[in-house]
Amino acid sequence: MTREDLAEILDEIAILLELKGENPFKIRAYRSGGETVRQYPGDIASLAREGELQGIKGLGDALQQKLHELASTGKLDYYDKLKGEFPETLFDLFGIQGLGPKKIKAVYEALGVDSIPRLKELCESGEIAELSGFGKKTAEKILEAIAFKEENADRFRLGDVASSVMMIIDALKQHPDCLRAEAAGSFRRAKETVHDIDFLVASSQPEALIEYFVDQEWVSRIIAQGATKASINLENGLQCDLRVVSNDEYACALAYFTGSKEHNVAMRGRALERGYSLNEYRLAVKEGADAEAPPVFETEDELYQFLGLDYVPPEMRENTGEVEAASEGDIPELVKLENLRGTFHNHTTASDGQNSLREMAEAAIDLGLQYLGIADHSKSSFQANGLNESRLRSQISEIASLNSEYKTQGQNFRLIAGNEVDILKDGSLDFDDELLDELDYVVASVHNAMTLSESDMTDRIIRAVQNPRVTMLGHLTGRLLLKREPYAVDVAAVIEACAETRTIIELNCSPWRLDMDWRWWKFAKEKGVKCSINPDAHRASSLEYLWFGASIARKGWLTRRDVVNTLTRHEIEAFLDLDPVS
DNA sequence: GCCGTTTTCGGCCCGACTGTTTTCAGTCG
Repeated sequence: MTREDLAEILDEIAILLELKGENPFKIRAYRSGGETVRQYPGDIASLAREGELQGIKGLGDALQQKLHELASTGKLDYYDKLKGEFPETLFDLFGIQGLGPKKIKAVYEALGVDSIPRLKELCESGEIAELSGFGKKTAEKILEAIAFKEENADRFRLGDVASSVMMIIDALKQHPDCLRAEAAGSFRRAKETVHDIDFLVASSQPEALIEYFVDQEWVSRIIAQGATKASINLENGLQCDLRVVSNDEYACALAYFTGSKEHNVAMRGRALERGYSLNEYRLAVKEGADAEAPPVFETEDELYQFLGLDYVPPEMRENTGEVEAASEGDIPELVKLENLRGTFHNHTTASDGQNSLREMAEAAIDLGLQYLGIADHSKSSFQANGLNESRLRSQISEIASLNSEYKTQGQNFRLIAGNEVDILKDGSLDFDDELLDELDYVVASVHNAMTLSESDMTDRIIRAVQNPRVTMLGHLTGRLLLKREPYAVDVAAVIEACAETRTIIELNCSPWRLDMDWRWWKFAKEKGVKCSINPDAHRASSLEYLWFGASIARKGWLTRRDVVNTLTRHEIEAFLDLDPVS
């Protein structure tokens, strides 16, 4: 039993107790118990096995005993009994927006609904609408949510697949016959969601690689297996395709399998104009064409050069003008992860984060950052334990004293005191101007009343950014990838308003959001709007989301000049007009 | 179920929104 296994079982117990309609505080105890297990700084699995969990805050007698039973025997009687009370497929219903434990319990008990297909049937037949507490509108909303889920059923968030991709690449590279290996496809292009992962390997022994690939322990199903390609599913259903080519074919194959399809069409057109045909293996002289024989390309770069193009970074290959730009030498020097010197919009235990101010600062220092902006929630975000005026003021002074400490130690690091201030329904802000003036910077975000009409929502956000104290606009559309659609808002109008008021727009790089969408950044850049790449970290480890942020910024054609958190600490101090640390 | 403790049980995170109701329950953030 690993730490994560233990935590997941506590989480599942919480869900089961919700279904049973148990005391909400008991449910919360299991949930926070799961979180405690995840966060514990030490080998908690061993401690549980040895029965040495005393004194850990959040784990009382009952949870200690259960964790001990789990870790030492691999089973938990209490959990097995609870689980036996409900069919397995019932849990799928929790993935439907608008359905919570009470409604799920109601449809299960009254109508025996235990799966999404059955629920859909009864919504369509009208039976759901007749249940007490339900109605026509509810049934319609459930059907909409099911349709949304079905449309996205076989898609995965970039952040959900990244660690599997790294693991598989590492495994492929370990094979003695593997010369080169990379993930291609939409993952390499950094699409916010992906359908499957395409792996490419260069080898003279394709069958050995294929055999090795399908034989790994993380393979749950072999979909297809041939001499040079294979498809498998991981346990979470993610499909992974492997293609093995010769080393000479690798560059063209990598370009081909990276796509996008539309980019490839443009590339083939470019080749044809010059008398060549381009396929997944090579560039060849077109029949009857009078062109010099192309060399073997060692890298993609050489292929692009041969066709008279600058190298196009994979993230840009969406056929949105990159081939033209490459032919005119106008490919921008895209921002890189290592250009980021700091970041804004991070939470601490003061609101709903999992790590203290000091822990967040230390994690940022470990990543080599020179500054970290703190932006806990404001008072209207009750659910997130948002700070009121006095708690915010005491956080500001806590930040000042930590900064003095770093200065004394000679650290090139500074915490920057901000807040993620709620944009209220009418576009006013959750704190008055006097308090906002005491902050180093302000992130303004929408967290409630997300069902306003497009024009009301647009007016609301524009009114907020018109307050000169607002430094940047947080997660512009509020979308949660594969879970919730963006709210209705005129993005172009908001961008124009930000350009006028010189408000930065956040690229929220939590893998759930990746908001503002990469498709808008080129427009924002043209308007002169700056980007801030922010992880919206609720725990220290989430600062690593910056990796996704840099990828999405690149996808939006952004350079380091477009991104404010590429500024050094001294530059950002000047930019935000910060007082020196005393 | 956890915590703090006036060592035995009361408090624990609140409000908006929606759709169902006819005064409120459920979900979400």
